[in-house]
Amino acid sequence: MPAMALRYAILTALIEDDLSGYDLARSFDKSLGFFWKASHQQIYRELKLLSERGWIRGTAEAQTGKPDRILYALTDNGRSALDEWVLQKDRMRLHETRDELCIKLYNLSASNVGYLHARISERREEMMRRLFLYERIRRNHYADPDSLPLRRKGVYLALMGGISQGEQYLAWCDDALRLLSRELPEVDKAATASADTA
Amino acid sequence: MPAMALRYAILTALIEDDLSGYDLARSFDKSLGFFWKASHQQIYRELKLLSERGWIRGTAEAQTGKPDRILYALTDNGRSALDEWVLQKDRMRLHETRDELCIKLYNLSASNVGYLHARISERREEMMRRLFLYERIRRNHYADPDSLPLRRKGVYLALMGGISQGEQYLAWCDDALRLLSRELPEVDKAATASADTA
DNA sequence: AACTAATATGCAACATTTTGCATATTGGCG
DNA sequence: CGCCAATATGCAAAATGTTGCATATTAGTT
Repeated sequence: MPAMALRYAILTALIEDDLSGYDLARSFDKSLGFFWKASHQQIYRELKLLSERGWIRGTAEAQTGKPDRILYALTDNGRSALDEWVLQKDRMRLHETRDELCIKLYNLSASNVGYLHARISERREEMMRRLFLYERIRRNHYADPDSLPLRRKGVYLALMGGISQGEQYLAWCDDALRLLSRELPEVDKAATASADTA
Repeated sequence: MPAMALRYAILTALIEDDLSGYDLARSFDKSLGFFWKASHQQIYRELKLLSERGWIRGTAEAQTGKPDRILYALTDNGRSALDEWVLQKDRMRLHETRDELCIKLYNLSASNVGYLHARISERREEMMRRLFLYERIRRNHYADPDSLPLRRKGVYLALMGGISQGEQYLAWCDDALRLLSRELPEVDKAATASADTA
C-alpha cells in the first residue's frame, strides 16, 4: 500500500472531533495544516474513499441557516488502521525546503535583487502572522506541557517545532533583507525605506 | 504556463557548468538538492523536454573508462527563460514541513513512544551528517561572503538558510528526545541508553 | 570467465497534488 | 429583488513525483 500520508492526517484530525469536509479543509489551513496542506478537493475525495473502506462513517446533518453537511466520525477500523500506520516505516525526507525562492536566490543579479527583496519581505510578513497564530494556540492550550495527557504532548512537540522553525525563518529573512538592501540600486532603496515606515 | 520549478532548478544548475543527467542527479543530492530534490527519472525526462524546446543543448561525449554521456549546456534562449522566471510571481508556500513524522507525533501513545523516539534519533543523525556537508561547503567556498560576486551572494544566503534551519532542527530533536525519554517504559529506556553509548 | 559495482540513460505505470470548473443553500446589503 | 459572500460539496483534467523495470559500458573482484 502506498504512503498516502494525507489519508492518515485526516484520520488524525478526526480523533477528538467529528468533522465535515469543510471543517477539515479549514483545519488544514491551521493546526495540522502547518505540517501538511491539503485542498478541499483532496479532502473530499479522500473522505469518500475512507467512507467506502469503512474507516470513517459519515452522517448527513441538517443545519439551521446553512446548507446540510456530512459529519464524519472515526470508526474502530479506522482507529486501528491509524495506530498501525504510526508504527510503519516512513521514508525519512529530511526537511527539503522546496521553496522556489531558494532556487531564485541562486539566480541573484542586479536586475532582480529588488524583486527578491520584496518577495522575502512578503514571506517575513506571512511567517509573522503564522507565528502569532502558533503562539496563541500555545498559550491557550499548551501553557503547561507537563500536565498534558501523552497524546497532547506529541502535538505540543510538533507545535514547538513549528514555532522554533518559524522563529529561525524570521531571523533568516532579516539577515537576507539586510544583505540584499546593501545591493539595492539607490532608487529602490529609498522606496523600500519609505515602505518600511508606512 | 505551470510552475515547474524543477525545470528552472535544472537550468540554474547549468549556469556555471555543463552537466550530464547523471551529474545533475548527483548535484540534486547535495547543494541545490538541499532545497529541491529530484530523482534521475524526473531529471532525464526534463532534460529531453528542455532540449526539444531549445533551452539547453546536449552534446554526446565519449569518455575513457566509462559509458558515453550527454553533456548539456544552457542556450541563450534558456538563459533568458530563466531570467524571466525569476521575476515571475511564485505561490508563497511557506515552509510546510510535510514530514509524516509530525502527523505521527499527533498520535503519540504509550505503544508508539519508543518507535517515535527511535525515528527522531535517526533524523537527528541524518541532519547532523547534512550539516557537516553544509559547513564544509561554507568553509571552502563562502568563507568571505562580502567578497563574493552578486550571484554567489544569493547562493550564500540560501546556504545560510539551510544551515540555520538545520541547527534549529537539531535543537528541536534534542528537546523532543528529552521529552519522549521521560515517557519511555523502563525497558526501552535502558535499551536507548546503551545504544547511545555504543 | 562469471559476478558485482559504478557510471549512464531511459520507458511505462502509478500515485499524488493542483487547477479549473460546477453546483446548491442561506444571509446580508443596497 | 438582485448581487455578493460564506458555507458545503463535487468532477475532470493537467501537472508533478515515485516506483519498478530495462539496458549498456567498463573496472575490478572472485
